[in-house]
Amino acid sequence: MSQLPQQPTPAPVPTSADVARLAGVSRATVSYVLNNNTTMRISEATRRRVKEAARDLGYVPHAAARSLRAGRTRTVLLPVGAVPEAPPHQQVVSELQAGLRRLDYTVVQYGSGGLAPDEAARAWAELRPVAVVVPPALSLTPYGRAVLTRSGARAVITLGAQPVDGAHALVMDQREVGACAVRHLLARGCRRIGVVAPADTVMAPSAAPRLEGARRAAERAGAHVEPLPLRYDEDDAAELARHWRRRALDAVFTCNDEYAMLLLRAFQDAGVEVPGEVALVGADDLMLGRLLRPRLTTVRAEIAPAQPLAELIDALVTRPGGPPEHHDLLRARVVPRESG
Amino acid sequence: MSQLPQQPTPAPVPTSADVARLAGVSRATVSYVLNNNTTMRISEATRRRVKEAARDLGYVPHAAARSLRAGRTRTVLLPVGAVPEAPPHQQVVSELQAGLRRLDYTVVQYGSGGLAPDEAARAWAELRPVAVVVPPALSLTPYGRAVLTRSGARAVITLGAQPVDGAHALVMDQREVGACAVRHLLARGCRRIGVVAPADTVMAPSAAPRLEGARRAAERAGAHVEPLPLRYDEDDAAELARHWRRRALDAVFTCNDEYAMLLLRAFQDAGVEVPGEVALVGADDLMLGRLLRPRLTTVRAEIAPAQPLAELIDALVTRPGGPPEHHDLLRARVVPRESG
DNA sequence: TTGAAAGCGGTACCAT
DNA sequence: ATGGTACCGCTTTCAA
Repeated sequence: MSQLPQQPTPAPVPTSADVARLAGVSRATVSYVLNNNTTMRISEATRRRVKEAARDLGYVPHAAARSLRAGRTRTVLLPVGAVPEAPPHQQVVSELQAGLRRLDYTVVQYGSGGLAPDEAARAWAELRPVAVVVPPALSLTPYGRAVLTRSGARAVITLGAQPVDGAHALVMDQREVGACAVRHLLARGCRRIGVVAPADTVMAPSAAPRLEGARRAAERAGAHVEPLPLRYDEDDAAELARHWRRRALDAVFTCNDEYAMLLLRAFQDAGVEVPGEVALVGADDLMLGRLLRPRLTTVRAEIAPAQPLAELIDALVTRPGGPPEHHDLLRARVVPRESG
Repeated sequence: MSQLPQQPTPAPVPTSADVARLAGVSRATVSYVLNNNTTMRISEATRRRVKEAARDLGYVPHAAARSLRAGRTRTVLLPVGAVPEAPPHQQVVSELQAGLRRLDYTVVQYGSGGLAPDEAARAWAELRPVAVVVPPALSLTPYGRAVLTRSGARAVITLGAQPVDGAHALVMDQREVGACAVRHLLARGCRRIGVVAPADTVMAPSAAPRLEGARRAAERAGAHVEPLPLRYDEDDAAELARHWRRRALDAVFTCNDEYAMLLLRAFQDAGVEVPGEVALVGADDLMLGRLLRPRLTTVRAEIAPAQPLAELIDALVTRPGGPPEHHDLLRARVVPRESG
């Protein structure tokens, strides 16, 4: 079609007025037709003319103008931080997106890396979202919550481990994963448990709470938990394995199966026997755990389906009010195999 | 603060008019002050009063109103499909986001799963983005490109393997990964090469082009490529390994290191020797490849840094025109280890 | 059945 | 130095 190189003055963007002019009707009529507004009766002939004109011009309505006029949006904002979230969260986002789309919301992920929490909240509020879902890696202050509410957000939801004053919380508490692993190891008689906490940025968001959960579960039973910082790096793992015996630990929980594999390999190279000398438990139930020898015992975090979450958001939007609710989206379960 | 349960009539969202009233000035003055507009000279006292009023009211400007007035946005739209993109793309997105933020663009990821390509393009156009970056998994038709351009998008960029008529293309051609693997295997004397192409949805986006690239490279050399469909599943891998010898292949390229691990384990359980009987090459250079025995030879896809991409977008936005450019973002390189 | 016009919130021109 | 006001594109009464 338009083979011409772009003009220095680009063709103006067609508006509903242009459509009206081309179809020989008023802007009001254009609006009625294109929105299938049934309260007004428009003749079939006019309908056709308007639609044709819109198509010919390549007319697309201006979302900002529309929502400005309407006084509200159907935008659900999902801020995203600089580093990607843990996989279970990704899955929630993906399902949530689909569920909200079905309910006719517009889901927008908004890059907010590098902003201070309150700045970020203001930036989100500028978009006048009807709901905001804050991921675990980003923080929302009570002030931020207030700004969003005052700017018209009918649902403010956090997905982190700890709820924010006044916001609804859908807790994905990764601490339960660590706690679950430790309880399993305690049941098997382990008393001195190392927890591999990656220093890595990518893994950090889920690792820190998992370590925390492990620690608390151990404390409650009077057992010992020792944090083992480890880079995702063969040399670092070999180093850890080399001086293993002097730590006198009888079990390790790695916050992730991939770290478990790394450590398992290092143990094997160093002659430390798994599970004989040390029990090993990973997390996330990745396929690779099944392929290792010994097969890897792991903790699987199961996420509640996100469709109800989408419906909760919709309910909050249509009927706001009621006290903040807290739900737990995550349930942890041990998948026992051979390593521990 | 507002401990009261939400009123049936929620407090109205404060506007610049409210700020003006509270500060005892006009809306114009409010605008000047809050935008640090230097062309107008505003007394320091007034400035302070306005800022204070804005803070007290929790005023946040309305992005839609602003861009409506301005006639343009600084929104760069990154549509996202239903299934997540391959990791290298994720990285590009993440860097791109940071780069564009530095250039003062607003990056918005817009969930577009389940829409037909042309519908999707219209939905994108409604947001009047100044630039659109279409990921590999989504398709853009020439019509879609035209709609976006007509609605004011100054840069339309595709990241897929094949360029779209009239759009700028930043090619991330995964075919090169497959071709690279095959060339390596050919150089080592292999002539009958199996290519594991996951039936899985998650891996499919990058796997299909990788298979395609492998095929073409083999054809050129008169070698044979045999696609090996494989689910990410131990039983399926065992099945493949059990009847391995009758296929008489001397090499396998798996479109991903994880599949390579799966297959390697199956080979070992079935007594097929790697690399003695069959050479094995993976892709993506995951850490686990280094941990396998034999260590996994792999193809690493290196992505050009995204900062220049952000700058390209900025250049296209500020000075549109010029013919569509094509850049290649991906370079593949073999990391030779022990498996093939 | 259709059209004229007000107004959503913010910006920028032109007065004062 | 500040205020009045037109206008961006769209929807929605109200009148014809």
